[in-house]
Amino acid sequence: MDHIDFKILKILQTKARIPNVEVAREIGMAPSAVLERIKKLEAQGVIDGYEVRLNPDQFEGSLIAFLHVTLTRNARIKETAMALADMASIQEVHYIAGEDGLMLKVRVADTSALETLLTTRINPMPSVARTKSSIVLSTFKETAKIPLPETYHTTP
Amino acid sequence: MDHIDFKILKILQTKARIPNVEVAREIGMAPSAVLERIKKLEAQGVIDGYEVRLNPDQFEGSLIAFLHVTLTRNARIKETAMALADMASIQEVHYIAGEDGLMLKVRVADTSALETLLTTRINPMPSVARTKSSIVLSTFKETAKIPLPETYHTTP
DNA sequence: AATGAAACTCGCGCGGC
DNA sequence: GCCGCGCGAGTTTCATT
Repeated sequence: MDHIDFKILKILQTKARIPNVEVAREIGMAPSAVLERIKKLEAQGVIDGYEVRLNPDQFEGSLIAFLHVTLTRNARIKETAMALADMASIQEVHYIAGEDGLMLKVRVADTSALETLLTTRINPMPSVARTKSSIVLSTFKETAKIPLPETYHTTP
Repeated sequence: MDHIDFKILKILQTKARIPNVEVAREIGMAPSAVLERIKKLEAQGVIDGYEVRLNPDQFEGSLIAFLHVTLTRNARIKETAMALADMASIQEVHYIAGEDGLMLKVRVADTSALETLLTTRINPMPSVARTKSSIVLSTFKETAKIPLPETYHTTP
């Protein structure tokens, strides 16, 4: 992976659906060479897939909340985390250092949908001791972009 | 926006870079009709763009942390949030209800990079009273997918 | 709004450098 | 590893219903 690969990834990170030839034009290479690199990045698992970015406030998912889930002393962490991961309105499940807890990011229609999620699905779980909700009033930035370095020095 | 649009969005949400004809095949319509709908969704702002999903542990961004930033009594919230949003390693900036605080999601190389970010950039800000870091040990789920309803009833 | 056909553009494999 | 060429496949426009 060299600095040309990073150029390609930077382009794809903002507009992933543009044709291959346009990527090639932007970095000044032949389309076939660019295609070769992209295929390689996909095979290596550097590129995990392509997603459409939807505008959240056009859907029933305008309320974001972060939930701090405290687990019981003898909780089965992995099972609990995976059960939570199966729920569509839970976008993120992270295990947090030092607090025996999970951090969840959820996206629901409104506070009543959040209440339903908490009381009927999360709180009843045996491994869940308690939850603390932080409700988002406004979002200033929300991206999954991974910052890529300007220059990349090859490590052989 | 009808149920056909939702079908299209569901397909694009998992694999955005597939050819148009394949989308058309999957929902049983002519390619030109699908294209027309996609263009319309883009124009309406329902589709915000297309992104590549990169594998984080192949980059210098394998450490995720959630930072709870407590603001000072007379803080300029918007200015502070926007200044934080400008930093590449900060992926999310949310204003949280009830605690005069911001919730940040950051993605950095390691704990020392996090330390640098905190001590040189975040903590010195005049509106920042204190920060509390929650470091992620493992991630079970991390997606930006917005759950779409199976059936959609047109609201005229 | 969906369709089918036509014109155009791109994806992608191959041979050569 | 990059380029150029070529054919099959996909994209896009447009007249038609």
